[in-house]
Amino acid sequence: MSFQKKEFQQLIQWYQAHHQNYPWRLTKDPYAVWISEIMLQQTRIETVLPKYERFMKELPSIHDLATVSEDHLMHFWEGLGYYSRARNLQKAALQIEDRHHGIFPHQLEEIQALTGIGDYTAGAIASFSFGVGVPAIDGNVLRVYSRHEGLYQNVLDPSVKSLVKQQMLPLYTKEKHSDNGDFNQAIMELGEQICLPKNPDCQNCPIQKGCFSFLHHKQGELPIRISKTKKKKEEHSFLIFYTKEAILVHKRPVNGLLANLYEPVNLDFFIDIEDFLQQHQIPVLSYQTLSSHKHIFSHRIWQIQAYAIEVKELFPFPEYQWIEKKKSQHLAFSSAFDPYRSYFYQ
DNA sequence: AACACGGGGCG
DNA sequence: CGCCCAGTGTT
Repeated sequence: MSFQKKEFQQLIQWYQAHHQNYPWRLTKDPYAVWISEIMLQQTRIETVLPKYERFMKELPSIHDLATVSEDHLMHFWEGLGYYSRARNLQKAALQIEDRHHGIFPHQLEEIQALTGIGDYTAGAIASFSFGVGVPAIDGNVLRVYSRHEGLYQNVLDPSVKSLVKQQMLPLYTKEKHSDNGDFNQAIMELGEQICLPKNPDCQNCPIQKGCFSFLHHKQGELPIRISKTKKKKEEHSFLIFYTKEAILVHKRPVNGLLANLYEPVNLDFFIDIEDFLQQHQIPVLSYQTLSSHKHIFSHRIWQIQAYAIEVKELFPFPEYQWIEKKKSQHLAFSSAFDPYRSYFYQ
């Protein structure tokens, strides 16, 4: 399956007949396109609409943006979130005045060199405003493209996004042409109106005939999005209490993380060791703060601060038991405790 | 490569 | 209420 020039034209025709007339689509003015594209990053159209109208009324030109006070700028951005976007806008407006005599640059490389404009936004402005033949790949495009092509690769992987960009490039006309911009608008609009994340409206899709997912009923399988399981960080304190002969351990519950494994005192927060020893009236002989470690699970990270505490006698500690050091060598511990095993039976 | 940035929608 | 969304800059 591959995207053809025919589909390029079909999508443009569909777009011209069906697209929404958002205010930023009534002009090719790069300033207007720029402001709208920055606002639309991670922000819904309905949220952007009123904010865009006010922003353009208050700051209708690059020079107005370059010279507005920080307070006013932030006020005009209120409610949009990601406030560094507004600060980057002003920074870029000043760059346009410095580098380009206040005229929005026409070249892709110059556009992307402006602060706050990355790969997607540069492609959007260059194609919408100047007809440059370059993709503008956002989440919509990746969904439409991967479904149409049957691309069974993780679209969240930057290298896959780069691959899609390379594969799309030949579709565009080399010369500047409004079709290039219209196609980019069209593929995104298709993602918003037809090729929805759930229940795509394939019956009304202008490019269903060449679509892998439509033909093979695989709309539910694509796009593939394997998010880097963002591991939750947890603070843990290991307290290795020991005498010459014994250490204090307990057996973890039969269910859950590291079920049935043994461990020294393991608290799910960081402690102040001095306070802890005093408050629990531990019969301390001496103690040592050990080097901290990270233990990485599939779904979480323990940030571990460990202490080795030699005590005078076998004091009671709820849920924990004293065992002979030589016996501890035959118990199963998680590898989270490996860096500290030597203290178990030294 | 991992993380921060913010508001809103969704289950 | 916690989870998810998804470009860009920073480290």
